[in-house]
Amino acid sequence: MTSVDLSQHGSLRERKKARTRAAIREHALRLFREQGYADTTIEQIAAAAEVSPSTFFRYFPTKEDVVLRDDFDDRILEAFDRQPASLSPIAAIRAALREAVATFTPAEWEEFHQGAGLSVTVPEIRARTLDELSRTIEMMADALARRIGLTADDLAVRAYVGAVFGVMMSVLSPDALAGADVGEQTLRRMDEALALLEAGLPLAPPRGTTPR
Amino acid sequence: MTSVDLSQHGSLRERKKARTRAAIREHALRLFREQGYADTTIEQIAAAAEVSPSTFFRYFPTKEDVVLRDDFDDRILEAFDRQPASLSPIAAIRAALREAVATFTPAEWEEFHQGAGLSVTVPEIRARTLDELSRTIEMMADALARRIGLTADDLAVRAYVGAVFGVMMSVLSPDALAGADVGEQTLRRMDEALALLEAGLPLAPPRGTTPR
DNA sequence: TATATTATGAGAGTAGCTCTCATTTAGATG
DNA sequence: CATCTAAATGAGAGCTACTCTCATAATATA
Repeated sequence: MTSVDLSQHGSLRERKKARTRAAIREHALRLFREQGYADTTIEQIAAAAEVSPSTFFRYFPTKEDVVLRDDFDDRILEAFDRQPASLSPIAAIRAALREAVATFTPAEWEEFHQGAGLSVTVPEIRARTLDELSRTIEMMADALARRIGLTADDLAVRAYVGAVFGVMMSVLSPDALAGADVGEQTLRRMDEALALLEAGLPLAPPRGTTPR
Repeated sequence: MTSVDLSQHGSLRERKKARTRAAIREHALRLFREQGYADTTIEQIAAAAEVSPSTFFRYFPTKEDVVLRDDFDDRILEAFDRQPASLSPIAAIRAALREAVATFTPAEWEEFHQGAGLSVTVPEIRARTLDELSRTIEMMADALARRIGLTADDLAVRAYVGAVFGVMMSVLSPDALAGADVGEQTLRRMDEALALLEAGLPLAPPRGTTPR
């Protein structure tokens, strides 16, 4: 009670927990890759990570959650808040994306890579990913509203942020990614797509026919 | 084999199936409303609809699917294809949405109403709804590409459709809808948000100018 | 009426997920 | 160092969504 709170980072307990969590995730992703998501049971994952099934659920509430990148959104939002006010919102978001990605360690990048593949492939995970995305939109709406001095429930703000994420998602849609290679190229295309949004989504119609 | 195919609509079998399907859905929605989604079991639904649990799964692959409006997307896409080429893509989408909604019978509307509530309230259903939406957008990308003479994998097309998707999605987020009347209001806000997108996503509307 | 088709029900089995309780392990205290 | 406390784990029981198989009943066709 009177003791110093060691539990934050350096303590043995915390380090062990982190290692266990990482182990579960790594083995899970490996098994998913090797035998598919549906054909991999929690029991197998637990066995591979040398924990009990009970422990699996203590670290991840559902099987899907093993795949979901938890902290990526936070990093983007932080980076977004750091951008100078002189940038347009979309420019700030593009910069934030770049910065957030730059903080990835190779291991994290690999994880992200695999996760993105599953987010496109496995229906349940895709659905969850979208749901998470919706939460991120919510937070980004807050950040944007703060930035430009409107309220977060303003429809214009919501629509704006929604469009940004929709554009980002459009690059990730299943048809766009035939090969499993969700990597740098995807991010580049994401950036391009955001540039298009900033330019007002020109559709470049066939010559002569200008829609509207 | 040589006989006329009666199985389409008028046959006794088909009528019975339609009635059973409707009964299951109605009782399910009622029970969800009365005791909540999670606290309602398939067994209860089956019992209420006077079928066996096996039969439930023959009509609906998962519990979530009872809530999902299945044919709504098709109606939207059909309506979209019917729109005159003179309309801008977003205008066409908005018109298609309106037309599709207009084809609702009162019973369907009531169903949609309840479903919309659950789509916002229950996480699993919300996730599935977004996933369905994403599928719709994929098909919309095809339709749009056809409409303006580009290919569906064109980045501009994808970004455009993605923005539409994101904007619609932003309206569906839980925080945006505290109140009860999810049905009409949601659609109205969705339409407003699309109008904003069409106007280039103005973030600070000129004073006095309330967008639509 | 006889026969082929299709819908249904019963029941067994799998796996995700929750909860409880006993056991172990790390950290704090004397 | 011994002890006490609190947290982490494991074991196991239980619920429910979902799948599969097979027998039976209902409907269509001849």
